[in-house]
Amino acid sequence: MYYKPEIIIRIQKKHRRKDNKTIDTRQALFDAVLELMNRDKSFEAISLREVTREVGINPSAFYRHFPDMNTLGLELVSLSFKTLRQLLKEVRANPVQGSNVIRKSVETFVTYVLAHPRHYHFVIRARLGGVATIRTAIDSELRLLVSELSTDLAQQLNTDTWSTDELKMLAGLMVGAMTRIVEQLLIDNRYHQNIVELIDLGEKQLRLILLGASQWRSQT
Amino acid sequence: MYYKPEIIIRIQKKHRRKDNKTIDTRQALFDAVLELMNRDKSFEAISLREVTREVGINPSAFYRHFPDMNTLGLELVSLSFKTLRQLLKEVRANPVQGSNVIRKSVETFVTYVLAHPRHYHFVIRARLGGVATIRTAIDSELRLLVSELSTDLAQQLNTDTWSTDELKMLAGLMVGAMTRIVEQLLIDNRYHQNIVELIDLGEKQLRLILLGASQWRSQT
DNA sequence: ATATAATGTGAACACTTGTATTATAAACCG
DNA sequence: CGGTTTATAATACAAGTGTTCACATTATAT
Repeated sequence: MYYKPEIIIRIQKKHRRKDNKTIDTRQALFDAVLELMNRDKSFEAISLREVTREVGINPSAFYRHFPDMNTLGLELVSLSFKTLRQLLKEVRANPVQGSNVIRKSVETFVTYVLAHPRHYHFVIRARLGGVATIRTAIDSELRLLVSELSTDLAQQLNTDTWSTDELKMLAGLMVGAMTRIVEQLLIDNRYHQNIVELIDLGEKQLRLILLGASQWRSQT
Repeated sequence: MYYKPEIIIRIQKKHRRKDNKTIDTRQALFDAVLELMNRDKSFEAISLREVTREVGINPSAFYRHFPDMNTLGLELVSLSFKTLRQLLKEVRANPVQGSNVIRKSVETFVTYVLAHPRHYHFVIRARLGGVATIRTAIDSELRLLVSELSTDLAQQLNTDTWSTDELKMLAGLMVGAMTRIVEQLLIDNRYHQNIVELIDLGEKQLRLILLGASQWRSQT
């Protein structure tokens, strides 16, 4: 009898693409979906065949990597948030110093989003899209983000005047404002809002929110 | 030669639905799309045939009312915003009086949204959906809303400390917060957030924003 | 009552879709 | 090397799609 390892190491096939670069097919499938969404398709409207066509493989080969489009989408969600979580980790490790903290934070955030535009484009679009499982996955990731941010805020604010619910309320407001900025940054930027203007906008909104927070008094 | 009237009065056919209520087919098509979106489909993923099936007419009959799904969607956008615009008109005519202005405003807004849930469900979903024309239509409606709100705010705030851009920034923050509330109200309300909690949340967020606004000083 | 315009039907078209089966080719391991 | 696993291809099928066309029905107005 042979020893059967519990952990199966997934060996990934290489596949040759149009541009002659070899790439993991699995990764290529992710990229294809992101690319198709970037061409103005909602995730739900992307067919399995379209994806494989984009990658350049046979439709049936798709099933070697994912049972269906839905699970691909779910993996794409956790993949996208993994990178964001890492950014926040780094920021927490090296807190922004000096004056203009808000400005600098918004700047690093925006440049980060612009470094991974497809992932955030996907998240923002799928957040309210037609596939319930993906929607809820994104939603719980965002809720996690709000929770983390509210514990961070708890250390900065007076816990006498701030209940945990109110901290979440504040964090939600901040995350919401930043989400808006990302939306304007990545979708239909036809109003010629340049990046600097958007950073300006985000900075001012955050500043106003934090100004309100500094004056906050809990009213039953 | 006959007199050709410039204004063509559209005579609408009655159509019998499952529930035996007669209804304009055109209206029935709108309703069918809203209903299908309510069953967790993004607009882009709804087929013309599905819609006609829902209404109970032949697919080809669709073309008697709309040239394609896209224009139906665009009409649905202006239809949805027409009702919202009316609410705001009424509010402006009869401003909320007395104490707790913010609370009352949020309450009337929420009850209003709950009175037309399908329309706002559609708007919120299609805002970031896959069809570019619809997306931009919704976006410009929202921008109009922000502009209107910022002129309203201009009358309440000191114009020395508030530039028009900053007024829009503030209005955008408020509209954004309310949009969030509607999203949580109409989509996947699986966290059992009841309506009162959501009104509470919205009220606090608006209060915090306005608190910040009252302290605002423009920083170049 | 009858002509006219507005709405609806039914069948057909050329495509696209997801998935299953069977076969081929490539990578891996002993 | 040879054998086994894994990835991909080829082909097929039933079901669904948008759109068109010729025709039938219904409503309205003269």
